[in-house]
Amino acid sequence: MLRDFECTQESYAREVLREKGLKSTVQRLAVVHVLHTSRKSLSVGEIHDGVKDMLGATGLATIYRTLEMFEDLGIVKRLHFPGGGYGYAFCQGEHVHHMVCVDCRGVFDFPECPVESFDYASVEKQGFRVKDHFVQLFGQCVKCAEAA
Amino acid sequence: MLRDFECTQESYAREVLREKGLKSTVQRLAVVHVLHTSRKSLSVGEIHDGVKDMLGATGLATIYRTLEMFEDLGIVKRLHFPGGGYGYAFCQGEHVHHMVCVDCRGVFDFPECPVESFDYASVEKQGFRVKDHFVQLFGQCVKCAEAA
DNA sequence: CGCTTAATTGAAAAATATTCTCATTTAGCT
DNA sequence: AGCTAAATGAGAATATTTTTCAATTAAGCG
Repeated sequence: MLRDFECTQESYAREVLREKGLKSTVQRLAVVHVLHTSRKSLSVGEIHDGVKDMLGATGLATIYRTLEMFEDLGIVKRLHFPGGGYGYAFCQGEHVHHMVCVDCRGVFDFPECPVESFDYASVEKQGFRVKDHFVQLFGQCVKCAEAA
Repeated sequence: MLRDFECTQESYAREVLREKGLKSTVQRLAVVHVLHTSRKSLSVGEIHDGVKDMLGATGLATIYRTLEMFEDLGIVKRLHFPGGGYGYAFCQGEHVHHMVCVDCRGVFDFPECPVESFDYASVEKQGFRVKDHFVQLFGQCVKCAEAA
């Protein structure tokens, strides 16, 4: 049951929490740690398991609460999979997109925004005002490509 | 209880189903009709309600089964909302992206693909092979902008 | 440090959502 | 009209998510 896990990502989360006047609880930092070290998109259950490995018994509700809050804070991003279902990935900074390996669910940052430079003229002509976007790329990572 | 609802979209669905050797049941066509006429993203429950209005008692499981199948067939697309939750939208053709009005959940087609022309070189250099993408725009439609 | 207080957690119940099962029905052929 | 595999309905079984509230804890302060 690991308890000493402070690193850049945890400090980052601490900082964001403090700015908002929220508490940096062990549970919250453990969620960051689990997500960050896995470098994969994890389901709520997997995150719960990971946190339990670190801290022992932990309420599932806390995990749900933490993830919802982290998503609002931009610490975490909810990703969706082709066959349905979703997972969370650690995410430092608001505007990062992700590539997800469909085999291992590994998550890779994609800092350039493919949509940013796009000209919405044709759409906005219809009166629709674009305010935000969600972009997620699917594919295969090196390891899984080699394994196949 | 409306039963006579054949139009372009239903014919399209019929065609896709027939090609795959699947049956065009009243329930399936009703799902198409409900989704298409609403022009909004609807939850499973809303679709179920809509179908019940047309056909009377209908099993919820059928709605789930139909939506899953329709998504595979590209007749329908599952869209996700910022606060969590999702809905389905009618979708003629495989590669169409959508804009969703965050106020009314209205869905608007976005035929040009903002990602299509993007150069993945920087990513693929890392060995990740991009195979597909999910793009969804959020914003406000004319009606909701005027109402605000 | 030890106190204080508001925020957070845990545990279990409640509420929702989704999937499964299997007897009955129906669409799509002849 | 009759045949047959596919599809449906109804409800049970699961799974997932949210709520509740008493107990715990982080953070600021002296």
